[in-house]
Amino acid sequence: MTQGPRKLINGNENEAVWKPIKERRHERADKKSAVLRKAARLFLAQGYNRTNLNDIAEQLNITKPALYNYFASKDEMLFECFRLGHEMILHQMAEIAESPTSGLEKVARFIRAYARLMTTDYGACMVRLDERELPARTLEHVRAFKRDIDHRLRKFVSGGVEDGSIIRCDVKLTTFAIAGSLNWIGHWYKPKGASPDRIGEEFAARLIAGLAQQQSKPKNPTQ
Amino acid sequence: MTQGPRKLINGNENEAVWKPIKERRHERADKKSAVLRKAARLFLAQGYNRTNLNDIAEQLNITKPALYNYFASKDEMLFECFRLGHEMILHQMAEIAESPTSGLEKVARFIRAYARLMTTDYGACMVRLDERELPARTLEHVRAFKRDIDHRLRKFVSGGVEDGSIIRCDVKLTTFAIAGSLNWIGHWYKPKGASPDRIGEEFAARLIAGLAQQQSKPKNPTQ
Amino acid sequence: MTQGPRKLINGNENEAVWKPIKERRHERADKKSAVLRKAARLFLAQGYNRTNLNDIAEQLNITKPALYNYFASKDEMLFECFRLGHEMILHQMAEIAESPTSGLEKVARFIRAYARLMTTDYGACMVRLDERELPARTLEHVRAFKRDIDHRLRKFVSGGVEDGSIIRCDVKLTTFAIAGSLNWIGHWYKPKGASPDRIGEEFAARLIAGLAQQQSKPKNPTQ
Amino acid sequence: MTQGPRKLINGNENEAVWKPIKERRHERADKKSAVLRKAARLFLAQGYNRTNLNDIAEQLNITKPALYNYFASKDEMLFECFRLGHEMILHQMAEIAESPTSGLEKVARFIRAYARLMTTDYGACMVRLDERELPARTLEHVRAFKRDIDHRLRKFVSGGVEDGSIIRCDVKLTTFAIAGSLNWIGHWYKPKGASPDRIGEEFAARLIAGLAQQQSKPKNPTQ
DNA sequence: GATGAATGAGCCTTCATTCAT
DNA sequence: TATGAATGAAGGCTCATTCAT
Repeated sequence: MTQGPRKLINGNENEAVWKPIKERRHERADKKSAVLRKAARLFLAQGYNRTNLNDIAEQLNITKPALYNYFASKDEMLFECFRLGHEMILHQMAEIAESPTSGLEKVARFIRAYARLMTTDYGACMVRLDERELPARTLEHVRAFKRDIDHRLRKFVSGGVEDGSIIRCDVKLTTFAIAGSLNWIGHWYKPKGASPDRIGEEFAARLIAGLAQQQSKPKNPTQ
Repeated sequence: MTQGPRKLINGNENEAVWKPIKERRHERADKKSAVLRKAARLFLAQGYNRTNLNDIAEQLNITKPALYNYFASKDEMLFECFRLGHEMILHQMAEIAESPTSGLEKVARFIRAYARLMTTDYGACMVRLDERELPARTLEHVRAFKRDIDHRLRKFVSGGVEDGSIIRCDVKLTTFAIAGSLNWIGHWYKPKGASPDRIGEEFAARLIAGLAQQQSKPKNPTQ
Repeated sequence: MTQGPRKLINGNENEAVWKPIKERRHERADKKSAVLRKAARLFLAQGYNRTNLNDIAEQLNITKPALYNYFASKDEMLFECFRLGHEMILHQMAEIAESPTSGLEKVARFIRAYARLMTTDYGACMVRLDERELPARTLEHVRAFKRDIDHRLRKFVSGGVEDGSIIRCDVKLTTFAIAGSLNWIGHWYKPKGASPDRIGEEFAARLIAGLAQQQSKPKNPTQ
Repeated sequence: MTQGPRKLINGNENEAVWKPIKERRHERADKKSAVLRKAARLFLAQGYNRTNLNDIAEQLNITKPALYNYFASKDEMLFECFRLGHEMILHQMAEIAESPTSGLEKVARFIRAYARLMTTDYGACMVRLDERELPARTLEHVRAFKRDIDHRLRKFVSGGVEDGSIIRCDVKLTTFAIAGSLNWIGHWYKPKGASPDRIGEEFAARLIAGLAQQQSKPKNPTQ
């Protein structure tokens, strides 16, 4: 609170003006991250509505209004969860898209990557939290995030159909089938069960089987 | 409400003394159903929390406290949504379980049936509403509902592994993969898109492909 | 609130850094007391049910939810009224119990003390508010408070019977007779009538007369 | 309401007009009494506020709106409880007032009579229910009832002081002391404890002792 | 940056009472 | 007379957010 005076007493003026500012920026970013992660975990554990700002603040050993130093509102925290989740997924999908492989292989890689993401906090937030809690403006952003992911996955699939690695199928429904399997991971995954990689492999095996062209289908299409 | 005409058509004036009582019972049951269906739809459309009793009452042209003639509390409505959803699913699964078919075929039938259910109000409620809104007592019931469904599906799968119609696989993960695909339908289904039956067929085709033993696998495993 | 002036008078500007914290604590305790006293008075004046939190808040120039900074619920306020009343009574009875006097004298002292307490807010709360408004948990506490007081008074009476200062009588009924007279004060007392001390003397005189052994009974035992 | 027609159709005109009317009047009065007694007991057992009309109706095997055939409102029931209580007390006091006895004896008789009344439903209602639940109009009536009783008792006491049977004392406080003891009975009396008569005797003995002039005071002043 | 205190808005629920039948 | 259904009014409580310090 009245740290100013104390700093004058204890501090070294040079450090007080320069270093701390950088440090503070780091500290500030770290704290913001800590707040968000705590929020994300509580949102997942209890639901967004049943998590109040006091819950979050208490677990961070600060008080409710202190949260407003880092986020302008509760729904901004929620939006950030979605944004980070989307960012992670997007990053993986972009990488896969650029790889010079068949559509089937892209889908397989996506499954493995996305399965792993579903076992992370922000990944799970993307599929378990309800964007309708957001105000109109940010709501639209999140919906765009989700459409974006969906479209990209559809592109993998339709690319596979075109390059012959994937059977002719209803791209939209197929995409939904894959996405549903994967999203569900966010609901049931628990650290003490099967490992994220294990889950990714198994899901890739199961889901790819229904897509691969017979002739090109190895016994285990994910190897 | 518009019973008058119907009474004139069907009714016998002599029965007038008795019938009203029966009719009232029907009316009451009908009204309760109407309340619940409206509640379910609003819960799905806006989320449970963002739906207040006024919303429900207004759309029914009654006032908020009138709802308490039919349900003791808001969360009782929510529980009933889950209960009806579970009831429908259970009914289908029981029928499938009794059929003298291979495990693979049971899974295929389940996929078609469950896909259809996901396109109904109470079916979607089962997977889209959050049971954690419920008080402890009924929360446990709903969790038991969900475990029950999960166990039954696992039995279909493990039965198929045992009878040789399904490849050796991680039963738990496989069940999750199937359930996830299907549950997701409740989130994206819209009446103007693909028909429930169409969805069921496509999903059966895709999901079964990864399970069927090669030799026994026809081109379209669900025929 | 009007601490400003007082601070100017009493305070030392140097202490300003520390004192506010202490002062705030005091303020907080003071405010809590003020809330409770206002609540107690309204409960007495209008009855617990007919007093709503708005009534209390308005008279304190705050808003209804601000009350929740000090009490977790309306019934917690009620319980505190009972608790403080009990505390005051208990304190007096404990002191009397320790005094090296006859049972009769203890009863006489109790009458005077209790009569005075009945003319205070929390004292009157003990006998005029209905503990059945409380939830099960705290209800039992209050009933224990009341049983406690009753038992202690019975002990004074039975002690007097044993030490010969009080005639043989039905201890239970006698205790009820005394307690009833005294409790009733809480219902009729008004500041502009007889003074608390006056009431205590008169009641002691009247009530003791029926208890004292003849030989030891002065004409007016309270003079 | 629109029974007229049906009566014309089904009824026998003679019976319908004469006998049933008397019978119905009796029935009606009986039912009204039953309603009131049930209400009184619930008011005492749970408090007026916590007793809702459903509670009363249920215990009578009728429905809530049926109560409105007998009483215009809930507070009319409450008022009737007070009125009956007052009536009973008044009746006894009037009888005592007319008896050619000393003031002391009148007080003694009053104590015995009132103690008994406190063990009855409507007697207890007089002292345990809160007249402030009533609307302004009837509230004033009940307050008048209570003042009336108070005045009459004061008259007994002051009469006794004048006729020399009672010591000089503060008539008002003395009356309060007696009334308080007696009213309290309504709060603690239970059928399985001391009998009403027993209580009356004991209370008369205790309370009279402090009033009787020494010379005229027999060992047991109430004989 | 951080805090204690306060607020406004909103929501579920209760209940006496009314009304058509 | 009696009932099922509905209503208006009110009350306790929660919580994100603001503000002075």
